[in-house]
Amino acid sequence: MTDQPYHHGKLREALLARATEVIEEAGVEGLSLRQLARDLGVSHAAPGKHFRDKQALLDALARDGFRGMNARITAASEAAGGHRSRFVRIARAYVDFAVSHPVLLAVMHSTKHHPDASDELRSIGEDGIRVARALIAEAQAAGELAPADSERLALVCFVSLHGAAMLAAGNLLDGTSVDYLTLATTDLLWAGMVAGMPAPQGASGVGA
Amino acid sequence: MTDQPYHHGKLREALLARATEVIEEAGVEGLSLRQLARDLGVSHAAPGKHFRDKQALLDALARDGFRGMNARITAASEAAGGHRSRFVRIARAYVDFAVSHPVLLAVMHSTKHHPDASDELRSIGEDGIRVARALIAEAQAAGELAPADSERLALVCFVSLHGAAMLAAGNLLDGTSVDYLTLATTDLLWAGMVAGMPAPQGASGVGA
DNA sequence: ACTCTATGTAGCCAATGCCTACATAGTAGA
DNA sequence: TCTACTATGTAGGCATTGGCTACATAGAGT
Repeated sequence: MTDQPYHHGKLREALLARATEVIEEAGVEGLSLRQLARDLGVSHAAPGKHFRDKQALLDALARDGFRGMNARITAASEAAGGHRSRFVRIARAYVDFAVSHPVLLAVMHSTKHHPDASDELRSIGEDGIRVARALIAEAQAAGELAPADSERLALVCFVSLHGAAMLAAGNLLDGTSVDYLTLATTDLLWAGMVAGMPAPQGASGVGA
Repeated sequence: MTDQPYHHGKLREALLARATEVIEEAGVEGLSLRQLARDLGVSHAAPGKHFRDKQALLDALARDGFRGMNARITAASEAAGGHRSRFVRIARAYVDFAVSHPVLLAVMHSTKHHPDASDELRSIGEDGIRVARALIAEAQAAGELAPADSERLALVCFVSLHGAAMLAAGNLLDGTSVDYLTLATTDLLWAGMVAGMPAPQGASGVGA
């Protein structure tokens, strides 16, 4: 090993990279700024020059996470294929990301609702729902789905897939494969959107 | 108040009660065993007599949380009314609980997938899906829903409502009311179950 | 060359979780 | 009643952590 130069040079990137590894191995609780510094062979206060405090590092981690995730989702939505198969692909992209980076996803969402989360962070986090809305509106225009409020439907789809992603990430599905779950979810959602929302059960004024 | 007797008498309960308050106010990160002890006027090591370590306290918190939540869900499922309105009530019970105790819910799910989570804990956590499955099977038998794998449908409903609960709890829905979200979700799910699942990928000539 | 700023170092502090030794209270048995 | 025994609480210690300040070094701009 050559002597470490006084200046690391890419400490910030290195911190984020190593932190990404650590949280997936040991959880957020297992992340220590000092241990991070030791891992990278710098002093315990060095990280403080790049991140005001631990939360700042988590925020940066979350931002990178959202960017990566949104990139995957967008790519999935732009793939060739019918509306429905693209819908399924978007769902898979989301759920797969959740399964691959469960702790990161948790960090992403916990920092997203943190009081001083930047507006950018919030905005990035909503890209997913925008993609879903666009796809649904397109399928409706093509007559493939029953006409309805696409914003509302996108919200529900996003929420449902988020739930699937969270549970899959948390390994809370004993014996249920992730793909089975994803398909079951997209099937039911799509069926609902195809059928539209008939006022059921005789005049239950349920709709708000 | 009278002098504290040497033995607190109900320290365990008091710890859990106070911890429940603290986590909702300051998050899990803000929970400290020593501060907890100070709040209750006991020595800093006293909590250790009731909870092996911090995680043990969180586990106990999670168990109580699941019991309370399942009690509410079960109560909702046993209320009078048609299948669909009971379905909505179950959803509301779940989402309302999530909104009322967002941090507790996060603790519940994080400890649930923890390696040494007790089997009891895992089992309790699955009560919700059981309730949903029973209701769906009942509605199918009554001819109200299209025949299908009720286990699979219950899984999807659970997953979707879980997502709704998580996002509502995380306050990630700018300007969207929790009730709107809950109804939008149950509407779409119910519509899908009424319509049944058309053949995947392609046979889209249904409804619309 | 000289200064200014960015980056990294070294040391300090209070707080935390967990550990061990000890103190006290309530209980059960002789 | 006296005496263990166990449950519960206390006191103190230890390594670790996050965050702070003062200082050292490097590199860029003048």
